[in-house]
Amino acid sequence: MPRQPAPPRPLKTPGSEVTASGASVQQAPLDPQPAKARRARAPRAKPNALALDTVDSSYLQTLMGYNARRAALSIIELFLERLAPYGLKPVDFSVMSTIGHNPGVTSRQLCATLNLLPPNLVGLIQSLESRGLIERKPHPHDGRAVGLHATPKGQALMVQAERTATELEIEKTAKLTPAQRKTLLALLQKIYL
Amino acid sequence: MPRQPAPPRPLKTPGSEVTASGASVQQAPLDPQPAKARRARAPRAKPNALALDTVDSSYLQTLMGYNARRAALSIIELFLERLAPYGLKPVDFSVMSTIGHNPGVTSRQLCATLNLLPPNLVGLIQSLESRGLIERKPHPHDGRAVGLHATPKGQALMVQAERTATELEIEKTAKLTPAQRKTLLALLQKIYL
DNA sequence: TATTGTTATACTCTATAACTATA
DNA sequence: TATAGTTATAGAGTATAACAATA
Repeated sequence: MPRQPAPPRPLKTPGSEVTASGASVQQAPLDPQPAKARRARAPRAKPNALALDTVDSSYLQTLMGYNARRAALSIIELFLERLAPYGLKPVDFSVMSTIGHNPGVTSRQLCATLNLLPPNLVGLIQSLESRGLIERKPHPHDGRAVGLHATPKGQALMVQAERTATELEIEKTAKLTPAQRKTLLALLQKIYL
Repeated sequence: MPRQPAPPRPLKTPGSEVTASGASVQQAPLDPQPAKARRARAPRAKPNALALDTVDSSYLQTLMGYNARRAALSIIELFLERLAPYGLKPVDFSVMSTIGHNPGVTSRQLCATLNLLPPNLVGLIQSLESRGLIERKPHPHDGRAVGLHATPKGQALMVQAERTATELEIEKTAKLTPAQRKTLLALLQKIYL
């Protein structure tokens, strides 16, 4: 989440000329704006004569990794601001939320679910515990494991935090219709799940 | 891109029950699989009785930031492997690609376009230059600025690197139809552009 | 005065190896 | 032997402040 000094973004807004054809399900309209003078997208463009004012990043914009990362960072930037009052960063939030919705979950399960590494979770858990947001209870079946539970204080915090997160996300995706938002979530999950 | 020791991922594949309605454009089908017994998505679910085996992350899956980040990391993980032979990490790749497509682009422009901070670009540029992949030439109009150009060696490298990146991306998005892929790119850009 | 590029530096995030205690 | 949790630590990534040269 790099906060820039104050750089004007010369990124051009593409006319998002996107169609699709398929089988069984209806879809969301992708171009609410009246299709503005659509510049031909260069599939293998020849370089800019000389990059004097505008910068062409049309190739990078064809890459899912690039677009997903840029979108994620854009959202996370606002997330950090809005969730700072709760003392929660994205990973803290994910961990607290998962514990809240899965009482007794173990560190091992958290790592697998959220794709974290065990050593990096240790300090995080200790911090949440020392803040009184979670409790560690012995695991019923496995003597090695420890069950994690949100305290009433932690639960109350997360009700607010999740509400804030959801609101912020709706703001950040304001250019999307609810249908498009739903579509986007489902398509992203097809990549990483 | 956290590489796990070898954890079985208890993440459940959602039935991606996604519909959409809208106005002017056709869309891609979101559910190629024969709609499998669809579990009710909990909008504000009550916690798992006890997280013994499976972990419920349905709330996080409603967050764009979470999904975008997970998808991005999933792609970047493979990106790192496949682009390692070229000595390029994601940011190096973005910078080289942008220079290649925009001869004479300045550091300042790169920062604005790729959302990087100037101090972090310095070492990166120096590294690319010392590898003989780019050249720095005086800017025609501005004595302070330096124009960046890809050398023939750098150009040749990037032809291969971009081909590799595009291939890897198609692999990672194999569960998506071309139409869905196009849709996804356009929707992501609506968030960060 | 404002901007480009740079240095130095601090802070955070992520990754690896190795240990312990339980199974 | 394998796994859950932990420790210590290294490395990469990202951030801020301040400076010189040019506009």
